Amino acid sequence: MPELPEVETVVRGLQAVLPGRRILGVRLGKTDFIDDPAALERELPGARIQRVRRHGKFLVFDLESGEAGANRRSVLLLIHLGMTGQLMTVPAEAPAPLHTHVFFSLDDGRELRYTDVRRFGRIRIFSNGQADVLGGLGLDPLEASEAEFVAAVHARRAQIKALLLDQHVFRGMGNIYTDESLWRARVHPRRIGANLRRVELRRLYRAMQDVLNEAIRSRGSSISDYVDAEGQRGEFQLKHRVYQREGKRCFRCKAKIRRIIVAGRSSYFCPRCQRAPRV
DNA sequence: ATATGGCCCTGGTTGC
DNA sequence: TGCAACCAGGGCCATA
Repeated sequence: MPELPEVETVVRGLQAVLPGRRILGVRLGKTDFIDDPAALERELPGARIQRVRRHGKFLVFDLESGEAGANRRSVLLLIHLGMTGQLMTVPAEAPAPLHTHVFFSLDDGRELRYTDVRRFGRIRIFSNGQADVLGGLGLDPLEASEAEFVAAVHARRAQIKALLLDQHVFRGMGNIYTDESLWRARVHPRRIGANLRRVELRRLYRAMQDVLNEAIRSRGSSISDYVDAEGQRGEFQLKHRVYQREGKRCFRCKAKIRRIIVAGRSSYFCPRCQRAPRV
């Protein structure tokens, strides 16, 4: 579910209420999606939340652990929402929905809860202050300059859809926003990165940033599971132009939207606006 | 380097 | 109504 705009929305919601809060305790349900469950129970009680930020599709919690004094350490808590992960703060006495597997009790009577039907999400903790996984990720699509974007795409012979989805190239893009960006830029998902022309790269760069920024403004896309940190659905699904619109008319040219598999994922495009590469 | 398919899991939808 | 097949905002791994 959650791509950059959804994660950004959740991060903003949590950053507004969590900094300064202390974690009192951790309760766990199923733990097969947690790298080291015991480490959570060991490191988190007593830790104070400094900041919540986004890195690609990861939520990063900067924590200060240990008593104010000698043995205080900075701890990083990483949460990836996978397809169906939800993070919400609620009053501690609120009933927990099905598939809620992590409960962080806070010092203000509330709880931060992680719910994930499919458990494709991941939770990792780093008590040494640095998280290796974050270093391997590619450019943030919203921070990259046009020159950086062009350089990252132009050097590659992979299909543009695969490049946009590859977190080692661009961190945060997912299936929805990749298709929406390609449609806006009028670029077929199977085009080879290195074969894109300058004008196409420029259009794609702008389309990608526009789509992501508009989606953030709409608080993300809610297809089925996604809700923000307050449990509210997003609204950008109302503005999708191709995603899951197979057989419907293109908003630009009225041709019928098609669905094909690219990079192993359903890919929606307009066969008239987005010309297929010659094979 | 790039592409493909299986796998991880649960649940909703579609079609027979 | 039942039931199987297919699909889903992600990502990792093995294989070619």
